Amino acid sequence: MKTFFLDEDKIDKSSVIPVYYQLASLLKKQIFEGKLQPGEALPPENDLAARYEMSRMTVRRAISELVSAGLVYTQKGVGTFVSKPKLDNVVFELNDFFEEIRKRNMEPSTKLLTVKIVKADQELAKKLEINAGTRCLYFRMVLSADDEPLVYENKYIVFSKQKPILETELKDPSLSNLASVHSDQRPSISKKVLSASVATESEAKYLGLPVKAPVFVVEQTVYDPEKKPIGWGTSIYRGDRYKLTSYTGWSTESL
Amino acid sequence: MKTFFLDEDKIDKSSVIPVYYQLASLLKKQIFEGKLQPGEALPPENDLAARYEMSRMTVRRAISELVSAGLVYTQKGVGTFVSKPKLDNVVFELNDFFEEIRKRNMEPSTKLLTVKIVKADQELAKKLEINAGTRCLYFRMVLSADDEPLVYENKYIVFSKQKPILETELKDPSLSNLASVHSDQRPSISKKVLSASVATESEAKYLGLPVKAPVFVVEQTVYDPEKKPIGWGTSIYRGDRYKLTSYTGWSTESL
DNA sequence: AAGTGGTCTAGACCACTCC
DNA sequence: GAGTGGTCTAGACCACTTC
Repeated sequence: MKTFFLDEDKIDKSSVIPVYYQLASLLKKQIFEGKLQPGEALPPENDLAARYEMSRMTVRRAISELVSAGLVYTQKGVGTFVSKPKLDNVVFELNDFFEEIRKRNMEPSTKLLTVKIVKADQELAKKLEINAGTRCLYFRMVLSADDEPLVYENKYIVFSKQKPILETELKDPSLSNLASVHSDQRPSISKKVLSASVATESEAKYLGLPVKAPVFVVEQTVYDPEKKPIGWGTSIYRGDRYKLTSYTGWSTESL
Repeated sequence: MKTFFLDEDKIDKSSVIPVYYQLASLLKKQIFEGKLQPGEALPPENDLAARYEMSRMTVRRAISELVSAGLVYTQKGVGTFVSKPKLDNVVFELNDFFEEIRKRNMEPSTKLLTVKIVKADQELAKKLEINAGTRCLYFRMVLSADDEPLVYENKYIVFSKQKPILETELKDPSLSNLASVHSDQRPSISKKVLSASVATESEAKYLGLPVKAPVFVVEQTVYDPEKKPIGWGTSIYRGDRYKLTSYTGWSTESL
C-alpha cells in the first residue's frame, strides 16, 4: 500500500490563484520529484476530490492541465498515469522573419530586387498546378537584419488581379501576405519543406557567402481553401547565421 | 444586427457524439465557411447555451476546443474572437529515428562502429561542463533504413558507473536512452540544435555521400533534473534523404 | 459488480471591460 | 451597471475495464 497525500494541505481555497492551478502544480511537483514515477497511476479523481475538498470537475480541470502538458495520460475505465518523458521527439520552430528579428532587438529590412510578370515554365506550372505559359507575379528579394543579408527569396503568385505593388506590403513580404493581396483567393493552408543545401553562385552573391557554403532551403506553397496552390517560393537561409534550437522534457520551471 | 443561429438544430443530444464536440464542429464550420470572419466575435457563452439548449459549462468545453486548435481566442470581460490564421509560423518535427523509419514501413538498424572509454578533450569538457581528462563513454554508429545508411552519430556520456554494453540497448541507441542506462542521473531535459553543413571526409564515407555534400547536423545535449549535462552528441543526417515538412493553417479536415 | 474516467447539468460568485 | 469570460460546486448518468 502506497501513501499519497503526504504533503500538507497546500490548497488555499481563498487564494487568488485558482484551485485547479494549485492542484496541478502540486501534482507536477510530485512527478518532478519522482514521488510519482512514470507508469505509475495518479490517485482516482474521486479520491483527489475528497482529499483536497474540491469538486471532481475541478480535479478534472487540474488533470487536464497535466494532460496537455504531456505529463500524464488517461485511460478510460482504468486510470490516469504518469507519462515517460519523450526526449527524442522534438519540434523546431521557424517563425516569421520580421517577428524573429525584432525579438532579437535588431532591425529587419527588405530589399526588393525584382518584381515583374513572368510566364510560368514547366517546373513552376507543375508547382502551381497551372498551364505552362500562364502569367504569374514574380518577386525576388533579400531580407536583412541590421543591414546584414540573411535570407534570399524567390516567390511566384498566380496572377489573378491587376493591382499595384504597394510600398506597405514590403513591411510583410511573406508569401502568404503577398498571396492574399495579389490573389482573388485568400490563402488558408501553407506547406513548408526544409532541406539542407549549398549556395549557388547567385545565392552566394546576394547573401555575401562563398559559393557552396551551407544553407537552409525552405520551399513554401500556399493554398486556398480548396487546396489549390496560389503561391510558391523558395527561401535561402544563411547556414552560418541560422540554427534551429529546441528544448524538450520535464523542467521544474512553470511551477 | 447580425443573425447567427441560421443553421438548423444540428445538435443531437441523444447522439453518441458528445454535445460539446458537435457544437465545436458547428462553430468550426462557420469559421471555415467565412460566416465568422477573423476578428469577429462569437456569440456570448450564455447566448450559445440558451440557443443550443445546453449548459454554459458545455459551451465552454466546446469553445476551449477551438482555443486549443488556435481558431479563436478569448478576452476576459470582452468576448471570444476568431483568430487570424498564422501561415508563417511553422514547426518542423524531428522524431525518434526508429519510430520514423518504421512509420514508413522500412526496417531501421544500428551499426555500432566504436564504443570505448575516452578522456574528454577541451571541447567535450566544455560541452559536458566537466574537467578536461575526465573519462567518458564514447559511441560512434551509423543508423540505416533497409540497409541504406542515413545518419552518422558520435555520442559521449559522462562515465559514472561501470556497466556492460548490452545488445538490447542498440534497439534504442538514442542519446537519452544511452544516458539513462549509463549514468547515475536520469535524463530529464534535452536540447537539440539543427544546422546546415557539408559532409566531412569521414561523414561522407560512412553515409555513402560525396565529400561536401549537404547534410543536416543535429547537436544534442541531455541534462539531468539539475540542468547538469550528462550526455552530448552530434548526428549527421543525409541532406539528399532528409527533408522536414510542415503544414499550417485552417483545414476543413477534422470536422 | 465495482471502480474508473468522460460527459453534462443548473446553478453560483468573481474579476474584468466598457459605457 | 450591464455584460463578458473564469472559476467552482454537488450532484448525475454513462461507457469502459477489471475482477
